[in-house]
Amino acid sequence: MITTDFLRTHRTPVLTADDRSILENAVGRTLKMSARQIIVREGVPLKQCTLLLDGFIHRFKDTSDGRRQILAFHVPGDFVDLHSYPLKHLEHSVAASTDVEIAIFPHEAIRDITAKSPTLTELLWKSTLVDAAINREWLVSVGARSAAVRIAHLLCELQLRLERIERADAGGFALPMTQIDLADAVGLTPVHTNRMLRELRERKLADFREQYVRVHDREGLCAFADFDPSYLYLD
Amino acid sequence: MITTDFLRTHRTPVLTADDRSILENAVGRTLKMSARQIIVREGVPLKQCTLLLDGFIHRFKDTSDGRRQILAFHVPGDFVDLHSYPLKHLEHSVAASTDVEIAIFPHEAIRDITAKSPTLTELLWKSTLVDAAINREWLVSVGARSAAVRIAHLLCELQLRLERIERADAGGFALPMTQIDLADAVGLTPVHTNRMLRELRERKLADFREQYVRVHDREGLCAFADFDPSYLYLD
DNA sequence: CGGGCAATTGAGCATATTCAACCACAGTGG
DNA sequence: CCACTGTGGTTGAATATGCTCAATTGCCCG
Repeated sequence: MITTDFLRTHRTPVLTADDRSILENAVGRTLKMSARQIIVREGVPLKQCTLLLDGFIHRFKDTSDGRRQILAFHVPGDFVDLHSYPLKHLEHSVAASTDVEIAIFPHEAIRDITAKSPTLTELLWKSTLVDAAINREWLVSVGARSAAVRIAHLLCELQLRLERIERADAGGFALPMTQIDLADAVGLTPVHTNRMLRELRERKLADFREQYVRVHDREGLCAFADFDPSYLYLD
Repeated sequence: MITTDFLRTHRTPVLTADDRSILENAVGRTLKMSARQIIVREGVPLKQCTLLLDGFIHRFKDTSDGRRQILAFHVPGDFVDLHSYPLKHLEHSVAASTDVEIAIFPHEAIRDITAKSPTLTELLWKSTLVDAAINREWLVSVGARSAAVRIAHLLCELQLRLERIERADAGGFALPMTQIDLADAVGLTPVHTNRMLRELRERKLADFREQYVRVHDREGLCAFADFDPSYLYLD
């Protein structure tokens, strides 16, 4: 099923068979895109939403002086631009981090869902709000946590989000991005990000090498990161 | 009308008289609270939402090492915790910055709205997403803009948001908070915030004194702040 | 009058940035 | 086949930005 990972990620409310099929039937088509392609461009009117099926996607915004802030990393099961349904266009861009497979949900299909099923409507709404909660947690990280802690926190988050969809095990997970991407996400320079990764390695907490995060001491990492997963609303 | 400022803030979609009255009738009761009172405590199950009618409210989260990150400032017309309807509880707290007047919308009343009016449902959903867009813009500020620019950006945002509800004029606006609050919002220490405010004053852009922001050179301030208001979705 | 809070300033320090160099590796073209 | 090029990772040294600590002022309020 197209929506399997989405339902793994959001375990509540539990859906009836009816609702599950309404959701599944809202899928327009699926397609593949290659790494670094822009999926949604800032400001462009949208008529569809995108569910990520496989690969990684990130959302970002550039400032006038040439810096880039990554706003979100998306894993399979995430709607990457569901907020375009009420908002009609986005104030940031969305791009494929890796080669990806995505499913398209036309806005009309979403409108249909809202007409047919209050439960599904609430679930979709909720998913956009969990996304916002992650935005806020990143704001806390960048605004109030030190460089090393910030990075550790992000690794904890990704580990948990990937576990839900069975893309991680206790030992670690594939993270197909560069230190530059990581740096743009946590608001640091690539050079400093590199040094902080070394610190995490030297503390024997985690190790990011060859697109793979090896978590050596999960409890220690979470403690070091000041990590409290309640913002992910796993329930 | 209770919802006047909310409708001023969100000009689209334009509502029918029917929808306007459905929304207005969803109000349970209004009440006053005094400055610094906690309105919503992190993690507590919620059965109602809060619309701010008068005064200022902020949302915040504390880290384990005692730092506080302010996540949002709310002005009259903002729902401060509408996201509690789909999420059931919040991962952060909400507090009155000043003496405030608020209106309570029971979750049942919101559910009623979603049953009766798709247009209103979408409007409410949209309002939670504009809130999220502001979170993201703050993330860009804290992650990618320098201290002085960050503060200037926040002032530009507040000016615009307050103008929509006729709480600001071209010369400036009342901002009833301390430099400490400002510092916690932009991820700086109060000391450094103070110095950056001095810089804005010396550049003859804006001046924050006695709970009032005087904007001396609005165009210059916006330019200095790298301010693009599209994230507010004013339309 | 005294106590507490906010604003302000100075001095020294810590954290993160910038600039620069170097290595490894993959892809490209001669 | 091998030089050439571009990208990402790594490290060092100098610099800048923002933090900490400390002290002073003004003001409101009990």
